[in-house]
Amino acid sequence: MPNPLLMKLEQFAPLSLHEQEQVTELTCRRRATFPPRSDILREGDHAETIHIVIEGLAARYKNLPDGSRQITAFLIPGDICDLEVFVLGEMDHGIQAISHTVCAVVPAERIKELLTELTSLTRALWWSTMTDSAVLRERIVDHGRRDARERLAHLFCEMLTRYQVVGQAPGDTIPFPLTQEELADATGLTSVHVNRTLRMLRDERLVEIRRGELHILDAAKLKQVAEFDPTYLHLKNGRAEREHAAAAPLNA
Amino acid sequence: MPNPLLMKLEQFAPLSLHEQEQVTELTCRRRATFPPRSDILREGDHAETIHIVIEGLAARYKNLPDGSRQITAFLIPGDICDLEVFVLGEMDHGIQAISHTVCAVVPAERIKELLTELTSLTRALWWSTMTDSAVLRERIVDHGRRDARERLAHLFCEMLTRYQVVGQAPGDTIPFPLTQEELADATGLTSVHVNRTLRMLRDERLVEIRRGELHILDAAKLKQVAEFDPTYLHLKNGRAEREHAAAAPLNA
DNA sequence: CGTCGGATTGAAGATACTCAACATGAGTGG
DNA sequence: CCACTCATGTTGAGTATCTTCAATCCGACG
Repeated sequence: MPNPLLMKLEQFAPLSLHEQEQVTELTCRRRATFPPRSDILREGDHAETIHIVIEGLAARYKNLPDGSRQITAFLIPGDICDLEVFVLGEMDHGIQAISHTVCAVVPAERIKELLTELTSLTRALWWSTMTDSAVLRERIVDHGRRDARERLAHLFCEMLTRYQVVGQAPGDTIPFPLTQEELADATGLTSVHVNRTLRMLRDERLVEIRRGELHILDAAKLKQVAEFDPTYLHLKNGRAEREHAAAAPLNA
Repeated sequence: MPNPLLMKLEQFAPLSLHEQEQVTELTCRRRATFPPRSDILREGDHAETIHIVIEGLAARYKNLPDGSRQITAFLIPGDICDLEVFVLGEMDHGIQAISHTVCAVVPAERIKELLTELTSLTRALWWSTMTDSAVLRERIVDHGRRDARERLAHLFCEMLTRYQVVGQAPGDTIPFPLTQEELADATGLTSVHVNRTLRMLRDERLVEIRRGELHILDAAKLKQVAEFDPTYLHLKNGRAEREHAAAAPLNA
């Protein structure tokens, strides 16, 4: 059986014989098997290992409060499950085996070796791309399992938080130069439907868009409508996190 | 005006004074401004610089053949536009300024310095996470701008290609142990609608699911239905790419 | 042979779309 | 300063896709 991770990585660039051995060693040392429908990783896990799918099929997924769920990605042989926990701290989603699945388990030390190679700056850039991915996954959940009102509310909450991170959200007001057409392109709706939904949110006194700015009138209520949980943004030290703690009764 | 990239990165971990200077230097050397609705980067670009949003708002987007488009992410101050081109080769999507936008432009040499720091293996891992992001973006397009039939067809095409990369798609047949319920969770539909749509595809003799396997009966036609363009998977050396070139008249 | 999860089908209803008209408001030129 | 224009926003009516709920079927497995 050829090594699927090796085959995959060689799509990118041919590896030297030494590197090939490195990969093989990485994936053959320790294995774990998971029966169908069992959890490989749960939301909140902060494992000291990483898992690479060798055989079988697994799915990344997020559960929603209403019981529905959204699968954001399928993991086939060669795919890495949880590279991000080493950078982001904890899993913001779960991974489940779909069929009988065999994973290579790479111990903490090996990963830490790789990470110490990196400078703080490279590591920070890596963190940045990984949070970007988390945002993309959340957008998939938006499109797959939330209706127009929730979707817009969620987008607004996310933008507010992100602007808070860079210190540009005074008084829960953020720059918002988007046309409704563009907002529709972002949310996967039509501009007509965005218009009607925006009107609902305005009538509820939740938000208001005026002169290129989005005024969030009732952040706590909006977060409730959106079922907004900022965990996926992986904030650690920032002002945004403190403001969430203060404003959102959801997290209590 | 505080440096937004600095503020963002410090969400991850406090940076030393030296690193702070490094970031500042990176973002202040060269700037470019973009008027509203102008392109910052176009699909297909393979720039020798990277762009970081300093002021304004920009959007990542993909255009579809039918003229619709899907915005996959908004870029606010501190966000990096195109870190991936250095690893993936070329942009698989465009970036447009929404408002008047100022970007820091970091020259090629600085990035190459960062990259040479990395071993081939770390670089390959980075490539892997970046293609994963590209797949997530494509899933957003699926959910936002394709109907059930196109969405399923597109997922099937993607899975086929990914299995080909790791050499596990003999005769256009791939493992497919998913229930329709799980397929629904992945596509953002209900299992009932997945069932009906699957029936359509079966009646058209495009695909067939039997005993945990997906048989793709007419790959060329399926790719046409899905408007499948494998560019976003960033294949370079692989068998999958050769098979695409042979099978898909779309690419001719 | 019975049971149970998953697949399939039908019918009714909701969310979101299309098409089309009309309003508003900023900017332009007479 | 007003009329005109053009892009954007707003609203209505009819329609389509997709959902919900419910019944039935099928096949694997004890």
